[in-house]
Amino acid sequence: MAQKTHYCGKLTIDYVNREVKLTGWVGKRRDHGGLIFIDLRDRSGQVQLVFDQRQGTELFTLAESLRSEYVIAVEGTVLRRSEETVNPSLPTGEIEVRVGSMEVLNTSKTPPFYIEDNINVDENLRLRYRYLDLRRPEMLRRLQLRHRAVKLIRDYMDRYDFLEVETPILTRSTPEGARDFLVPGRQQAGEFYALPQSPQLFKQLLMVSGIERYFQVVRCFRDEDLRADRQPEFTQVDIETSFFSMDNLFALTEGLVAGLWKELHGREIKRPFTKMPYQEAMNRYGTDKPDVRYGMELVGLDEQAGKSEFKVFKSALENGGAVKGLRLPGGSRLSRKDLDDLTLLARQFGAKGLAWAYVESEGWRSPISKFFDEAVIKEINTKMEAETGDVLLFVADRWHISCTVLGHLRTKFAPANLQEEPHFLWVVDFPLFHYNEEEQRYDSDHHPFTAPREEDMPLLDSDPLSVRAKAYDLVLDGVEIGGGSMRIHDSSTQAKIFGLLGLSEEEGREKFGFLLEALTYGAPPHGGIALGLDRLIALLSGDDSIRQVIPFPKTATASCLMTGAPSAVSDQQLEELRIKIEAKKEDK
RNA sequence: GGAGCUGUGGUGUAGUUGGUUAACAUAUCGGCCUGUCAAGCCGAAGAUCGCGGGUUCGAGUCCCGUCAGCUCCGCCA
Repeated sequence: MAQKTHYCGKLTIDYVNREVKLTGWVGKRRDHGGLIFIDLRDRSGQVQLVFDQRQGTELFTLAESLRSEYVIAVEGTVLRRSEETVNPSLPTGEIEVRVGSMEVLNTSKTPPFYIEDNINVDENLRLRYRYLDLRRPEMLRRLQLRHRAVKLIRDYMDRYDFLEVETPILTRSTPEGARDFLVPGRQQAGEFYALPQSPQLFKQLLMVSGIERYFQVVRCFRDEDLRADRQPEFTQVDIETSFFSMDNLFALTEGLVAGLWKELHGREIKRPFTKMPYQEAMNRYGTDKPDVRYGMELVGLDEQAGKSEFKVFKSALENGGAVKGLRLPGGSRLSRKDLDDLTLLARQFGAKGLAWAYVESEGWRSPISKFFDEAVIKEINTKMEAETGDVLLFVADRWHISCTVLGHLRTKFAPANLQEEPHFLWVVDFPLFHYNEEEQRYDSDHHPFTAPREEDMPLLDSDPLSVRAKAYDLVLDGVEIGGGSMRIHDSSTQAKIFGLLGLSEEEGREKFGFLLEALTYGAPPHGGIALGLDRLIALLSGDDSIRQVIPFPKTATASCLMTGAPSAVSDQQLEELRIKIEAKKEDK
């Protein structure tokens, strides 16, 4: 049978009386004895086929044999449905196709779940039979959304003279950052390639090459534990520019993202996006990716805590820490048990404990109220805008912990019905370093190629932890959707940073020598950003997990239920690579 | 590495304080049926209750272990 002439879902009243050839899959079948209705589905949607016994028994017998997911090709006539048989809930509901001839191209086993939207099936099954899952219209729509987003991105970047350049997938393992996926080399048996965590070094080298404006829609790999918004392989929209100021880059990114939301979500996004320093984000929201759609901001209580007799608070302050408070409006509905559970939760987030107080008309009902003068309690109530019926939570610890613990608790008590208007936010002025307690040294907060702010350069020697970086994250309603920085473009500053990170000159040369060398050959000032494409698509489609917008995702244990990857390999393969597998350690 | 939740016909669920034959819906198969679109009516088949061990006269149910999926903490420059 010849190629199809039309897509099922595109047939409308305009095609009445036309002869059409259609191909697709058998969906629902309604067999009335002498009359059979078939919903024929293809990529575009579905249309109702009609088989009438009175029009010939041979075709009708064939129609009776049709089952779910059989693949068929039909020729027939588009007919207007009579008024009372119109189905207003279908785009093709005003017409149907009276079939004149049919070929069964393939049969099908009964699928393990329904091929329709809004199914409630174990994700196990969907992943094992992902090719069937992707037949469902809602999954197809996600693939289409993703396609359109990527096309918009490529068109936008092209319009601004950006060049898409491919970078290696087999590359070199570098220290720092996430755990690498390693690929054993055969020609250099015993040595390994790494899959890129991002094309970071290559895109900087492309700037040295004079590309000036680079982008790539690129797969990245990180061998870390998974989450709803983290897969071991994921896609970034990777961007790097030369001679761009931070503001240039922000404007470019905002235009890109706002364009996606306008075209794919029908929403005008106000620009420029708000900017918030990291310190402020932490102090007010207890996270570097704040959801600013609701208040419940953290309150700094160092001054008031200092006036108390509560040892926990005082010693936290004496050790240079901070006391922070979070007000739970109407928290009095929480039981003592609820607060105990919250305390456990706070411990999981790293706090040593959680102090709390029920706000009542006479004062606080709290195990710690005895350590506070009435005046101080009043002061705290005022500062936290506490009202009778609230519960106040306090954490006293190192500043970072006090903030993040309450930040986590804040999100737990987020209002249920948050407005849908998206709030994009730049978080800026990240610290260049943080202190790695385990290894007793500084670590890059972003990555080791991030430029410090010029005015903070002198602090590199005196107080490295207070040096601010030219680094930024793009945040949407509590989700980090991208991040980047301006890079160091002179080799002496880069060598200095490596030094502070505890990389000896030799190690720096060994691991990154090619970059240091490149920086000596006229490297332009440059910087960039990477956006998490999977997260962007999930936000656009309203999904909680990026698995929904990745055609073939991995499970929480990083395995693929369809292919069974990862899997054992043959002894011969291992021998070629000179790899020996150690027996699993038995518990003794 | 850690915590929590889930696992019962193909699928989604129910299953009481441990007690006879594991229930319901849907899908599947067969019959009837010419205007359905969640088609309808009648009938049939379909489960070693994730897996292993234990307690018990007796385990889907209680205990221990284990596997898988999901969510979170740690981790993710």
